[in-house]
Amino acid sequence: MRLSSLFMPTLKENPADAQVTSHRLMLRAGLIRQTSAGIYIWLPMGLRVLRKIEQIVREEQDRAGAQEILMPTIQPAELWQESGRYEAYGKEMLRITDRHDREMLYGPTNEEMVTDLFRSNIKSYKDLPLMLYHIQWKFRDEIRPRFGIMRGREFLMKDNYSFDLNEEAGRISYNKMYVAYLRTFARLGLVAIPVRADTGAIGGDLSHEFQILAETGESTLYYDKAIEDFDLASLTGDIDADTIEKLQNLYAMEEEKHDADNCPVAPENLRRAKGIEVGHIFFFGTKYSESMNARVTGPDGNLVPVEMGSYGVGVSRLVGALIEANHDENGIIWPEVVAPYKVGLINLRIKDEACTAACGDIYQRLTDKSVDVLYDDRDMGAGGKFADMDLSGLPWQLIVGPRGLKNGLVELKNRATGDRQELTLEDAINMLGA
RNA sequence: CGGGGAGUGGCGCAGCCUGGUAGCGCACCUGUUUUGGGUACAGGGGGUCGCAGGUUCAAAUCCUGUCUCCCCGACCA
Repeated sequence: MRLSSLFMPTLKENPADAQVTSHRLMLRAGLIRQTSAGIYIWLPMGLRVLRKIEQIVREEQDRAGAQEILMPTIQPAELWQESGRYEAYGKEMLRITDRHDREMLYGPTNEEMVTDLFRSNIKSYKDLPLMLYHIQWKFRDEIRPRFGIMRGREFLMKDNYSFDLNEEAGRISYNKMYVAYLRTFARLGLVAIPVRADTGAIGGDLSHEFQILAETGESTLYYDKAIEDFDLASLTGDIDADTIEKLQNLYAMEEEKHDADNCPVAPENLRRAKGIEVGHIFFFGTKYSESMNARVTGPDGNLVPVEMGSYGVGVSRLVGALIEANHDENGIIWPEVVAPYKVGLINLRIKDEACTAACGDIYQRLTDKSVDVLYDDRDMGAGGKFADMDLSGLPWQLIVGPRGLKNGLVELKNRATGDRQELTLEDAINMLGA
């Protein structure tokens, strides 16, 4: 992509409304624009990141055996009246009526709908276990949306639902998702601490939140430092049952539930940190299958309500969380796996024929190698280009100017470390194309 | 919802107290200049001051109402 034609409106100054780092940088780097409180437009650069995160989440869901579907954003009220949550959900649910005065709602989550889908299509234990997920926009009319995309009212969530014959099988599904989440966050290069959680409005008895450690986190956690030995940011391999059990047995609690006097962890082994909740998994048994009559015939010929769990990842929130975890005073520092482009090619002097020819050549050859390149071909000063490129956070900057080119050299800068090296044009292309 | 703050060109702000129909920086356009970390100069386009009502000869400025946005708190992916 050529930057001269990319819709990437950057801001030199901080928007007054944006107080939090990720929000500020997302606006300044041209990732999003706000339309109302907690509701945003995703611009090309932001959308590319969102899609990449979505894809990693998807791959790990598929890998765990879940199947992707796509349920609608608009749901009929009847399903929620049946489960009893239509009243219980309160003002957080956006209620709407269609032209026939039928009560509808913009889905804040999909337990009811997926349970309805299940009960009308699955009748036998032979079709279990089953995990269905989708990645869809949700709307929750939060009392106070804030922190930009981190607590929007409209947000993109991956939600998965498991159906099993009995509790034992249900817990196996739960642990599959537990592992899928560890892998997902590790692939994103994030340390996500699994914290034992309450089940809240969703109900049930087993639940974990995944909290990314970041100074700007909304919640405070206490956890056993032994959790760090698991190297959560690298835990992408196969994870055995033993490891899961060890990890789940280690202490990790939110501040509200942490009791300093009765904490099983010795003070010197206890860590305190701020976290951003990016995932939440629940096993809630038959709460919905009973109220909504989702039963299957078991091996003994008797009807039993299915055991269910639900598992959410805040996909759009992860964009903000990743920035909170990866930035400096100059801007965003994207991990390569989610970066909107891998390389920012900076042409320092567009009016210099040799320079522009060299850049055109590099751009073409990298593109041929399927490397995502953002080519800054704008006719403007070097300072602005450097500043914009640092702000955008692309992992690699390939700087091409007349000065180096005279000796056949270009400069490669690593955004994260700031390391620069002078390379021949060929070496640079080979290195980035590898 | 309770508490606090703010709405003036795309962004950041001044003007409001002491009414006289709008200004600065950045961005944008044209030209020249400059060119390895936001170059400099000149010229130019763009807003009727969140909205509604009121007071007045006259309202961005005063009064009333209303909407929106941001921050702190209870809730959440």
